[in-house]
Amino acid sequence: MPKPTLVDVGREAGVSAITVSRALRSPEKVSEALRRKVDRAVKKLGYVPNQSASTLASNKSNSIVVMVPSISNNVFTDVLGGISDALHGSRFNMQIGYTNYDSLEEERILRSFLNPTPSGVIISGLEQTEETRQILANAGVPVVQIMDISPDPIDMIVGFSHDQAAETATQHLVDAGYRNIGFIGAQMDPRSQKRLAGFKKAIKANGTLLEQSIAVTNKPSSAHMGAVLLSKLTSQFPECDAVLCNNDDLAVGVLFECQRRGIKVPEEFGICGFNDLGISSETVPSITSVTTPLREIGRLAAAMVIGEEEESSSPIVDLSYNISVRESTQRV
Amino acid sequence: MPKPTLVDVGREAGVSAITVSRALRSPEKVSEALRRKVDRAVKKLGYVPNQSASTLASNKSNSIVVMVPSISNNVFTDVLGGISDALHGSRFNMQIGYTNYDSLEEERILRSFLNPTPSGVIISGLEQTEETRQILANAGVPVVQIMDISPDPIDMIVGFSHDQAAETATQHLVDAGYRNIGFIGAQMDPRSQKRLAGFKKAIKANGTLLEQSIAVTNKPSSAHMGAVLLSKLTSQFPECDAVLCNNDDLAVGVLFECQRRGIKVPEEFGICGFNDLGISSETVPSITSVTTPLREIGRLAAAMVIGEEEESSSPIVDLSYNISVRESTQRV
DNA sequence: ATAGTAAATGATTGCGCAATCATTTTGCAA
DNA sequence: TTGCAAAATGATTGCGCAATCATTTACTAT
Repeated sequence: MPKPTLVDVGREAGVSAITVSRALRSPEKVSEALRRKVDRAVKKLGYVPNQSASTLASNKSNSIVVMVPSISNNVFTDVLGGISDALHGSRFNMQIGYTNYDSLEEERILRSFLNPTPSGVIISGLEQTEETRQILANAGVPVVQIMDISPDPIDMIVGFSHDQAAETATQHLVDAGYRNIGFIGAQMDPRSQKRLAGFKKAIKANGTLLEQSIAVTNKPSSAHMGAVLLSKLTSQFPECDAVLCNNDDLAVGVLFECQRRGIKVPEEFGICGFNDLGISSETVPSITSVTTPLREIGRLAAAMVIGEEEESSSPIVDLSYNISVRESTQRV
Repeated sequence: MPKPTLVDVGREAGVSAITVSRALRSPEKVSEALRRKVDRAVKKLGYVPNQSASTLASNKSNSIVVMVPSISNNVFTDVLGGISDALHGSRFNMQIGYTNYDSLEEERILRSFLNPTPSGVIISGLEQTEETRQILANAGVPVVQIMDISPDPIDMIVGFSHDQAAETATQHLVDAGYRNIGFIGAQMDPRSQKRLAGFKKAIKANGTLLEQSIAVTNKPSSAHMGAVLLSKLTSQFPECDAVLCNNDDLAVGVLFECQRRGIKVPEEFGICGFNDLGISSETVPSITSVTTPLREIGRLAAAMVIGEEEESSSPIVDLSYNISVRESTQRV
């Protein structure tokens, strides 16, 4: 038995194929009675729409394009999980593009993903090329930028302020009594740069910013890199007594390196991570971290892009963050 | 300027549209001269095939369907990374289905993904329903089962023996001098069950298997769960002096719990993890783990499914594993 | 040279759906 | 009731490609 088509459903329901199409795609435009008849026929025949035909005829796909820098970064797997949750059960599916932190690559991939026109686009960060912004603005589809926050989104945006989060976290280290605070960062993308900026701002507000208090790399973030960067930091800034890390895996690596060297955390050295990726609450001592709403960003972005959010809600959503204070910054 | 179609390319190259189609899809069936003409025209016009039209006309898509139990598990993100690598630059794209460790759900999703027929299927594990095996066997597309190994695959298989890996790891603990070895496992899917079976086999080969030496749960694996299960294990099996963990995050959690309790690793307690997820080499002490070829499984499965592997190679590929001995099992 | 065959290329058609425009039915005011 | 607008439904067409079958060209053996 071949798969039923709209024509089959129409025959079963006693109406024309195009009417069935309409009943399914814009139920509000047809009569109540028709809707019921069609629904019954669809169920009886087990009709499933052919997406290729639909896409070909309308030049519009049911995909939500999601552009993220990397798959291996836990930050994005959390966000993707949120999107996946929100899309589950809807007629939309997710098409993922990995830009590898390269906005030209991003533009290239996006161009290829924009044909046929997807139903929506979710894209990480604010650093699209001007071309990309143009393309997206003119594509005629909902676009949600995620992760960061800005008063001037392409269309909609959901994220939080990385500067503020880092500033608050740094202030927390100051308040905890640390006096020579360093910054450790890997994968220094623009959001990481903002975290660094927030760090600098908080340090300056409390005294003097030292050049040598910063150790960063563009290589990927990992526990191993945390250890490497701590070594770099302590050699250039020996009096350092606390660090703010760019990401939790760095923080974990820093803790391990401290253990290796016999440096007592938090008494001699304070550690604060970022993103609260799950392990930081388990280490001994547990690590203070900036809890960020990763999954919720994904969930909400997906809801916004498929138009499931309240009409009234703003196109700019700042989900904020939270400092989860743990043992690694609590001198007794 | 509308997107160029096969007709446009044909006009440019001075041949018919269908000939262009053939030149692109089966270049070996056309003359050298034609191939060059068509390539030139394609480049000049910037022709990009319309996948929807292709799929609709042939009822066959360019997708490789990938069925995995979960996205949040690092094990599968590694495998997916390998698949993604191997597919990069090819004409195939990846369509991911999450089964949530449920073979009925798997069957349901697979049915929906099998229309239109994909170019290939990569599916985790051996525990498909009989229905699923039938559907896949009859789909007329390459199917690669991954993760596990079996003499009787649906079509092809690439993985390693979980029983043997666990057996070897357990024997390592025995050889390291531990005498009361326990097993900690979360997310007890069939591969985890096999690891447990391998553990039991090795224990029996060296003495007596004690019921209380096993602490498992069906909940997801995490560092926190490692701590919870260690508590359970030590309360039911106080003389326990080493554990084999199902997965590295459990092992990490076990180490932290030992640190909290002041249990010395490896002197008083040995720990061996599984999958070598990157963090185990960084902890203090570093954790011995079973290094498994996750990324390579993905890479190879993708190559096999798109027919890029040597014709000569076997449809059954056992990639084996390796015990990475670290501090957590080295009593001095 | 010529038949016979294989290789190369072409013409037609339909995949299943939605855009567009056309037609019918319904509701309702006067 | 009639007329008319609005709502509901229908007919036709083409999206871009590949399957199928048809035709032309090139090549080989004798």
